[in-house]
Amino acid sequence: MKPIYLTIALDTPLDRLFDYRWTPQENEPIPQIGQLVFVPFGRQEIAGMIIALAEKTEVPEDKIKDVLAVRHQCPALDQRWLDLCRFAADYYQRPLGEVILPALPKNLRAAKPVSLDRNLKKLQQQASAQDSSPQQEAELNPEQKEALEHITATAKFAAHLLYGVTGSGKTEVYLQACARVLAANVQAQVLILVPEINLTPQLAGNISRRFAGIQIATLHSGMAEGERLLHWLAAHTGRAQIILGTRLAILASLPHLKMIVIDEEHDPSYKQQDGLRYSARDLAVWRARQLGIPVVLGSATPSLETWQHAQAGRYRLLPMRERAVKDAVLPVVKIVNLEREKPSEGLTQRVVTAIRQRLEKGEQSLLFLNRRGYAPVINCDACGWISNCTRCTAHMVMHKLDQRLRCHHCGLAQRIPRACPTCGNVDLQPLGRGTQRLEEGLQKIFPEARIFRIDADSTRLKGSAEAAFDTVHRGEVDILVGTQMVAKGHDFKNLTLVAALNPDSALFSQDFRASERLFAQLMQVAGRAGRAAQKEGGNLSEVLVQTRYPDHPLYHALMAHDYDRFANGLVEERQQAAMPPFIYQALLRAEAKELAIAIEFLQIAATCTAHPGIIINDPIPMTMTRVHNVDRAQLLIESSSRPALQAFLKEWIANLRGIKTRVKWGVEVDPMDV
DNA sequence: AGCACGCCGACT
DNA sequence: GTCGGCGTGCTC
Repeated sequence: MKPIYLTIALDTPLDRLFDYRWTPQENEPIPQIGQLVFVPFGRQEIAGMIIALAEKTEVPEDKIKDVLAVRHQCPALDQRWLDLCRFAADYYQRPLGEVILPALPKNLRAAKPVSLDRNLKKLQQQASAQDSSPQQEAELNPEQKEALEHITATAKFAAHLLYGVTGSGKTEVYLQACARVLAANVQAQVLILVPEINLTPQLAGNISRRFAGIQIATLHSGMAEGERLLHWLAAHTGRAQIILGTRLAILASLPHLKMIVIDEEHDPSYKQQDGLRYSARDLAVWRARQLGIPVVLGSATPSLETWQHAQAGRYRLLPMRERAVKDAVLPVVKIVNLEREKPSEGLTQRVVTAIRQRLEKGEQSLLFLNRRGYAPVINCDACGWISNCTRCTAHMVMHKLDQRLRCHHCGLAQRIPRACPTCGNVDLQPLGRGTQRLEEGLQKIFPEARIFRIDADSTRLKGSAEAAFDTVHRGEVDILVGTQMVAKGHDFKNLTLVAALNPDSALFSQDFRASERLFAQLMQVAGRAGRAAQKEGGNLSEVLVQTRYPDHPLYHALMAHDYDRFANGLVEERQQAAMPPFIYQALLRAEAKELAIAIEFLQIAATCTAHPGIIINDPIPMTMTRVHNVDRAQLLIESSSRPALQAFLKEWIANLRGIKTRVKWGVEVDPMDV
């Protein structure tokens, strides 16, 4: 019988599709676009996706190979999903196959379909959803009601910014909107994106309790491969109607998707930082527009991009200014001037006093210090030696428990030297303060208090972060010390004091987004206090910020709980300085053994072509030039026109591919840290 | 990116 | 004598 030629996308950096031959067999159905296949490629055998079918091919007969197998068991991916991948591939300047195949569970791409068959069977056996006992919905306040009405007013595309602080009841609005969408269409699917699933177990719990009769799938990177395939198939076949996931869930197959919710839309973890460097938030908005469905973005501190869209009327601003939790009030934010009050053990007298007041009432305090380890660096007073990493442009951090110096960038670890390696001086000093040293200092000041530290080091040692948070919830902790890990998700009911000990470094950072992030982080950590109503005779919820810059506008806005003004100020600054969101950016990054080689490559790239409307800046070494013995440099490309930038990049990258070089390079569109 | 082929240095 | 270093060439 006459063969059919299948155009296949493969996971390879070669930016083209590959034709394969498929000869009709008895009983085998004709392959379809969107089906998964297994093919020989070079000397390997790999998975691919059918993009097109044809009766002939341009490829010479001696080169073409036969498809090994078509995975008929797995229903074809639909055209909408393929279009989403196509858009992402074009927008982020990647080959189509490098978007499509990594978006599928690994076990689906395996050489043998055993896991696929097993999980399809498991899915069949799962009892179909029943027991739709209607769960009690919370009473909404007027703002919540209004937001809910707007979100569910139309089934067409609309982007909503649900703008409210911690405790304003955003979750309840998401859930009720979700319930309405599911009630309107028996097949409807809703996608809920969260920054990190492990840090928001409360939301997962809420959802499964509320939607007892609905099948829920979760998708995140921490899942075992088998489990991931099962949940992915549940979404792909339409059985799961609520899909809760992290950024990678935006690329899931969701044939009946009717609404998308993005919680904490400003969160940096929505940006993938390697491979396909996509923004899950941006793709979510695109996907909603493609499908003509609503998308809800929730945040107390929206990203400036989203804020600007709302100001311009492209997104609908749904403010939630009240706290929905009965009698809860916003915590009072106070600034502690470090120029006037000298700290001891990193703590000013005011913070010490505030902690003591909590201890007396049996309440909890949270000290936020975004720096793990004992001290960020050690030095020698005699000769000026400091503990630099030999592989990175970074200090080695002192860890006291195991008496080691550690590089937080490449993982290099060594014993703390007894004496200075250059001059032999035995008196090496720790400089600065990390969470371990803070914990030690606190123990001296409050010998009776139960002090507990939560950071990447403590949770690695003791197993899960979840267990650590439970200890705090059970009230077995008086003073909690933590890095940004403690800022997310968890509400501590008995916590009435939050102190940020040293947030200033972000104020004058090279990174223009640092202050935006700092505000979000402080706001989020402040939200851990005062979630519950004030107790009889208890302390008022209070947030203390130690700073050397008490008059900085960021802190003033924080005190006034006025993100509006702060964001509007930033927007104005960005507009005047022609920075995002008023300009579109892309980055060409280069890595080499030596900085000069990377820079040289970027210089060649910069002189490759001239283009109107495109600003090509000078190549510069990255702030942290060397990581793990690799030197890195970058070249910033800017344009006020997104289409112009897109067109330029496409042509430019095609030319760059022709340059013969040992440099490892790649392009990032809409970079978050420049 | 993988993977194999290919031609030169220090090891049992 | 071989194991293995990474240069370069190809993938329907």
